Amino acid sequence: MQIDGVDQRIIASLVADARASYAEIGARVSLSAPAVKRRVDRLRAAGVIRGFTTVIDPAAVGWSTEAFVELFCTGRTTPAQITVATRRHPEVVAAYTVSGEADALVHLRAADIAHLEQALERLRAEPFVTSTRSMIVLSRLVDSPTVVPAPT
Amino acid sequence: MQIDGVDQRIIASLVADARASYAEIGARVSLSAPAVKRRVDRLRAAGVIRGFTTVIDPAAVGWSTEAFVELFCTGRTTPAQITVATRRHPEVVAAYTVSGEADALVHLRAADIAHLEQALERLRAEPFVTSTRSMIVLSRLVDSPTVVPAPT
DNA sequence: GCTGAAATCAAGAAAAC
DNA sequence: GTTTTCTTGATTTCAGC
Repeated sequence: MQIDGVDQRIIASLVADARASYAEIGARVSLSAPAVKRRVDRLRAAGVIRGFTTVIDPAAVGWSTEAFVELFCTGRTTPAQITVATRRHPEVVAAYTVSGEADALVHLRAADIAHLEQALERLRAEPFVTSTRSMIVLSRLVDSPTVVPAPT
Repeated sequence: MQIDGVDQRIIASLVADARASYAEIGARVSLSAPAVKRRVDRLRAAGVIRGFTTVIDPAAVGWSTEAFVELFCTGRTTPAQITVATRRHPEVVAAYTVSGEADALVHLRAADIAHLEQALERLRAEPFVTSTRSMIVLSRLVDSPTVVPAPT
């Protein structure tokens, strides 16, 4: 799909504030509110905009312990296997296949260390996991929403 | 701040769809629209709700190459130093101090491998960085928004 | 404290152009 | 793309639990 500079500026506005009104966004990009709505509808239909969500303070809802776990898997493990296995665990925030020593990197979030340990044990019990290496998050230094490069 | 089960269900609704109307959320949690708005305002003021954002398909916007980089730093490096250094680079999506071998973990997003390499070189040029270990993301398997535990 | 109801005002949706 | 119109939701005020 074709995205022009105006679309990128609309996206940047929505990333900064998903509840901004169409008129408000229109004022920023020099467009009328209906024109903005049509572009947003088009971007949603095309899958560029996947949805609108809310940024929560993880500590406030109780799950404040995070870790990144490198997974080392058996030779014949497929990404699909890792996907279905990790999706089963509610503590998995994100998972990626990666280059380097490890086969996958899993981002975990749990209530506390005990909960994290329990989630990790469940992960390690997956049949294709040969070993893991964990990095427990001590503090979050930077956390930006999706980067939207400036229109050129 | 005190968060009850109704607050958690409101938060869950807003994480699922930040543009849901107060009446719509109210129907889910059995509350009137003004009551929902008052709770949302309170949660925002308390910092539990940090903001509303939009989930973008990173590929559509052009920055589709990702990597996780472990930073190994000199002995006297403070988290604050890492914070200011990583914030300077627009490619840094997130950064954490971690336990384990590495001192910090940096999540990078760039347009392509060349761009990623360039960002990595800039990171490695920071005076406190002694070495790095990179994991380039091959594919994203799981990507969930902030977990909101179910009210008990 | 909290809530719901009603009135006012702004925003969204769908025409016409 | 804009402007107009109509409908819907947001927001304030006020009274009741």
